Amino acid sequence: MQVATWNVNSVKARLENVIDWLREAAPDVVCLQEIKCLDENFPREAIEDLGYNVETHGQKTYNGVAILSKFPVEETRRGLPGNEDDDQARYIECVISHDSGPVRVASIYLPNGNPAPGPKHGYKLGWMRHLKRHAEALLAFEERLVLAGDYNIIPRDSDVHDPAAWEGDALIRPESRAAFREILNLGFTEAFMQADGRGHQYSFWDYQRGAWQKDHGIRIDHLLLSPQAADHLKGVEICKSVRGKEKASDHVPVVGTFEF
DNA sequence: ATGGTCGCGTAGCGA
Repeated sequence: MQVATWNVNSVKARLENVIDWLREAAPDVVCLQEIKCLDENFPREAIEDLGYNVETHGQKTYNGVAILSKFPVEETRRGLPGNEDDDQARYIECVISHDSGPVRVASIYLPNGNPAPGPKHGYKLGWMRHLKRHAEALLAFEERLVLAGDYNIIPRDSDVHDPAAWEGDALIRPESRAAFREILNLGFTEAFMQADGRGHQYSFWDYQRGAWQKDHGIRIDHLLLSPQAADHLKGVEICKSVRGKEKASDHVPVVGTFEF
């Protein structure tokens, strides 16, 4: 089974790229972020025609997350528990009924947090506290669990072309990294860090300053695995070539392959 | 040293 995460930066502007990639990669489950549309405006039929069930948690103009699954979907949750007054659509979770049993999957669009320090960084750290609390509750189920998404966190200096150029940014600040480590240290495994032996790979290249052409990237799209999922991880692929297509998103898909 | 790019929605914000 494959579980992918991809920040598409508007599903409507990206529909052709999304359809092309789903056809050629054909992952079982796909977590999308920044769909940037209301649920009723999501291009549901085009995705269903490729064999996916579609669950969305959208909003107008900004944010919005979705889960696509070739297997039946149950128990969908929208938003983090205890965070009901948050008006930003950044979390959707469901249980996938795979042939081998249930797999719980979440699609996460963690706040960017810039400029930092400031209220936006405060919102990011607060949001991460809510995520940590819920992640801890989910781990107690001892299920196969994948928390996939755009975390807007550069975990290590090897995950950025030039750490000095990012100093002070909300994606790399010590408080941001510490909050991410707190979640990991509940008992999660970040899939790329476990699977990778090849040094740096990136999942995002800014549209500005020729970042893609110069390979000035960062790795901020992650798959956090419960022990029951991590034990069966076979590998991770970061689909770099997707960034070179016409009308590409600034993020590329990250795909975890499991032996279930 | 400065400005560079997208998407949304039609000005200026968010990333």
